[in-house]
Amino acid sequence: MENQNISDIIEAYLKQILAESQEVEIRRSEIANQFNVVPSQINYVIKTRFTIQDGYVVRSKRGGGGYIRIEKVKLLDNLDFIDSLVTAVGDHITRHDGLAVVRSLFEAGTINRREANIMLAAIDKTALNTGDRDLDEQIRAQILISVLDHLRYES
Amino acid sequence: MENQNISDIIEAYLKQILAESQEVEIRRSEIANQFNVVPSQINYVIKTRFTIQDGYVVRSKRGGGGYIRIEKVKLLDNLDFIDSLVTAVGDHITRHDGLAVVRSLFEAGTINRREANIMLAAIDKTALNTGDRDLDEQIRAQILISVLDHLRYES
DNA sequence: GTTCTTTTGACTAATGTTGACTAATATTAT
DNA sequence: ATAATATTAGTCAACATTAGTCAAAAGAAC
Repeated sequence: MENQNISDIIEAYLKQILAESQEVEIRRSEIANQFNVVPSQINYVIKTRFTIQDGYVVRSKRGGGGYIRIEKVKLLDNLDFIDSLVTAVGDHITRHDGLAVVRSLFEAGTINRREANIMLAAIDKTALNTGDRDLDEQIRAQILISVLDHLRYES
Repeated sequence: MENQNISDIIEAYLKQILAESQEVEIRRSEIANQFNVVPSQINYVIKTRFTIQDGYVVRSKRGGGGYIRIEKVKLLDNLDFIDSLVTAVGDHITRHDGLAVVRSLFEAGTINRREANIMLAAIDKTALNTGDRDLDEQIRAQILISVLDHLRYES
C-alpha cells in the first residue's frame, strides 16, 4: 500500500471506472500525462491487466480522434464461457495468465472460492516446478483444460 | 536469550508485528538493511520459520513496488490427517494411489464431491501426460501436496 | 570431529519503466 | 482524387527494480 507501483495505480483507476460503467474509453496520451508516465506504459498496463483471461476486451483506433476502449466482457452461457477459456488457455499458459483464468471462473460464479483455491494450488509454482519452464506451462495448460472440461459436465 | 542468532531476531521482529495485525508486508531489501544481512537471508528466515505448518502463508511480487507479504492463517483441525496424507504422497505417486488420497479426503469430509472431482481432473491422465511416467508421478505428487497444504487452513 | 543450522553472495527470474521506432487513421494542401 | 502532413496508438528492446534459488563457507550443537 505504501509503495505501489504506478502500473497498479493506473489499473485501479481504470477498474474503478469499470466498476460503474460497462466500458471505459481513454485517450492514451491523456492518461499517460495524468499519471506522468510515457504513453507506452498504458499499453503495458492493458497488456498485463486487461486481458481476455481477465474478462476484458480492448479495442482501439489510431489517428485523429483515436482512443483505447476497454470493455468488461459479458459472459454468455456457461458452456460458451468455458469454451472461450479453453481457447484462451491453449497449449501453454503462464502462472500469471492461469491465475486470471481461475479468477474469471470465480467471478463468473462458475466456481466458488474454495474451488478456486484448489485450482490455484494445483497450478501454482509449488505444484509445477520441473525446471523446464516451457514444460511447466504446457502441463499447467493441460491441468486447466482438464478441470475446465470437468466443469462443463457439472454445470 | 543472549545467544540468539540474527535469523531468530528477524523472526521475532516479524512475529511481533503479526501479533497485532493479521499480516505484515515488507520490502526485502529494507529489512535486510535494517538488520544488516544480505537480502537472501530474509528468504531463509521465511522458509524456515513461516511455513504453512506454522500457520503462515507467504506471497510476494518482484519488480518495482515488489514486496513480501506474510499472512497468519487459521489452521484447521485436520493437521495430523493432512500430514499423514502428505507423507503417503511422498515425492512420487501413481494415478491409482492419487485417487485413493482424494477419496480419503472425500470420505473424511475434508472436501465435497465437486472439490474431489476438481482434484481428480487435475491429476488424471488427461492432465498429466508428459510421456515420462516417472515425471508424471512426480508432478502428480507435487500437485497433491500443494492442494493438501491449502486444505490446512481457511481462506 | 561430524552433523545440522546459519550466513553469504553470485546468479537467476519476474515485473515495471522508458523511449526510439513503426503503423494506422485523419486532416489538409494541391 | 492524391499526396503530404499531423495525430493518434502499437511494438519492441534496453534498462531498472525488485525477489528467488542454490551451493559454498562459516558457525553452532552434539
